[in-house]
Amino acid sequence: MAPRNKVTLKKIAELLKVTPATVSKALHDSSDISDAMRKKVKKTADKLGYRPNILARTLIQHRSFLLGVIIPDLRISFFSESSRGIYERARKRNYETILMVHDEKHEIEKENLEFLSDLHVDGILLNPAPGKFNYDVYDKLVEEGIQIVCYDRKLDDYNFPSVTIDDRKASYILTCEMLRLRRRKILFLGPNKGISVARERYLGYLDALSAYKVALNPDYVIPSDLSQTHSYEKMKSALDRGIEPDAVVCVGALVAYGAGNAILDSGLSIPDDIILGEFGDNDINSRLGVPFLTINQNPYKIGQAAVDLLVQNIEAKEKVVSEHIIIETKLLRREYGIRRHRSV
Amino acid sequence: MAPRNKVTLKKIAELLKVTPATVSKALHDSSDISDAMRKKVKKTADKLGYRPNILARTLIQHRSFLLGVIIPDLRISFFSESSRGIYERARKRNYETILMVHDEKHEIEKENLEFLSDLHVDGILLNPAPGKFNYDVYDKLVEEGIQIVCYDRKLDDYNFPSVTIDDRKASYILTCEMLRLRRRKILFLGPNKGISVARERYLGYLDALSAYKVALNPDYVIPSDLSQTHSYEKMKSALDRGIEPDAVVCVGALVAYGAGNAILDSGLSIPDDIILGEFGDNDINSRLGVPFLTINQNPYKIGQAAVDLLVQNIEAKEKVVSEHIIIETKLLRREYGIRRHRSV
DNA sequence: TTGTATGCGTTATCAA
DNA sequence: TTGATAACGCATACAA
Repeated sequence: MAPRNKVTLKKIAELLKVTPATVSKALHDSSDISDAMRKKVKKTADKLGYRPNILARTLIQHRSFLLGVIIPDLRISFFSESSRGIYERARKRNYETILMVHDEKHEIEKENLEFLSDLHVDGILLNPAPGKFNYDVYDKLVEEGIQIVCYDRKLDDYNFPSVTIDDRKASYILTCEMLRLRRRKILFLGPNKGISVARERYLGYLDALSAYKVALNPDYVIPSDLSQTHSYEKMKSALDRGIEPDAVVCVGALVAYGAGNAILDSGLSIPDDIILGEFGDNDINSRLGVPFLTINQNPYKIGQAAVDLLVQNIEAKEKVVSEHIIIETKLLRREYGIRRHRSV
Repeated sequence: MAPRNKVTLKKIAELLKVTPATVSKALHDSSDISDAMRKKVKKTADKLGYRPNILARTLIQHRSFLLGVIIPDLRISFFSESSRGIYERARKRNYETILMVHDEKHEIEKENLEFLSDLHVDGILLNPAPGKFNYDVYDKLVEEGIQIVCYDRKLDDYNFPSVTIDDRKASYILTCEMLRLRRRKILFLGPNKGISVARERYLGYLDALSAYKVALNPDYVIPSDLSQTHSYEKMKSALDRGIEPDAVVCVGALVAYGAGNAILDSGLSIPDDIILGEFGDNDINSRLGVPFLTINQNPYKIGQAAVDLLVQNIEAKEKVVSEHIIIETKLLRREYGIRRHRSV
């Protein structure tokens, strides 16, 4: 393939009748270059629209100023919003971000991780897929010196720095609100083990039940994966076999969509027959739909904090900070009792 | 920063007591290498988990096997779905994809484009932001030899190959369906000039009106940008000042969400009072919400076709194919009259 | 204050 | 069939 027609240090150097080294130093404000030279170089670099070749720079500096971001799904509004926070904060700190989606599949997560390693990113903001499949890859990344920060989801067996909410507490608050609204047949839908958030949310659910002295009904704990279709099927079949909850705690956003669809398709109403609660998908409020109880996770803030933590670790000279930041949440009842959806 | 601890050609070479050149050739099945050598090299490369350094390879080959994908917004399901098609197809053809989001802002689109150029991607799948702001950047990319293919949206003044739907026809069909359902006060919400899709959809709207001999009411053409908030405000204020449509054609997915919210917040019902129609956001069907008329755009297929076209152009030895592929659409009325949303 | 030399990990062109 | 050498674009230690 033909070489890209780009301005290089060499071209600038030829133009100014100096060496590439001089140009490089001038552009980096190196102390041992004359002011006159510096200005002259910068001016022509500007004029020619010079942009340093990331590839070459990374090759020699072992430093790319690239951050990888791995998320499960684009359709979860938490991730679109946190991605924005990440992008903006990273740019401010002179990093570019590269977004990858694993679709809850560990094979794809592995591809993503390897690609980011191939690209020599300086760090990765990670939302792992469920399961303990990629430990060998994580180990390799650590060995390569790529910093990893988890956000939203954590990895059980690694002590990577993280930015999350207090899932157990949030789930407790959410379930308590349902109980306060006099619901007693509260169903828990989604994974309740494996992935950290799910486990924590399940514990919070149990906490709330026992706080209100409601006995746990095992029939009301319905495992499903994090996909919309699977959650739909699980919810639908539960309703079909006569399980009649008056509230549902959904572990994930797509779970909530699946459950909601199933409930409505069964001719039941939300929130009169069943109250739906979930974590962090603000779109369920801002988009069309039925009333929801939602835990607001501050995705934008989480994204920013995650970048700060990651960059801090990347740029740390000495030892690495392994902090676990908890972002405050808020229970929202937006749109409750405001909207009216007429029967068709 | 410390060098990454990675297996390189050199290390493999040292281990096998040959030169890096030999290893390189063996791994590339070069004709002038012995079978024995080839096998030996490949075996140890495998064992050590060797992965070629993309940066170094790109630097010398002027070829990265990277594709950039630029989209407006993650929350539009069309893009999450087409992105999946793009990713999968690209991988099959041995390319990696890098996703960038411009959020309908041309400044960010510019940053995205420049970053992709810096990374030396071989080609870009582009969904431009509205406006004619980045022509200088497009020119630069073309000059650098980076192939560009547009999908969904096209660029007016460039003849980049493209994969789109027939927006005018789709809009015609959508509007006709509203007319067939005996609606006559049909509002057009969104941009109707500037961006190509918007213009085409406006024309289709006009086509339908005149096919049904309905006079255009200028009050029913309400310009807004593509954001949810702006569309909400425009729709709300129209309703507040007494404009009473019985159907709304929304140019974009976020426009539809904004309009829908405004309508519901005004105490009106969908679809009894107002039918809502839009293009391509399948999530509005698959998620919770009110009934919608939707043009299905086959996002997955569009993504795949776009990759094929782009890669074809990248790998073309001779001259470049500038094709404009039209993907078929289908009008959907999913969920119509099925769901019941009780009043609260 | 500037220039020279070297290397990052590849590949490509020669020579052996 | 394999090895030596140069080059991609940049940065840095060292010499001038």
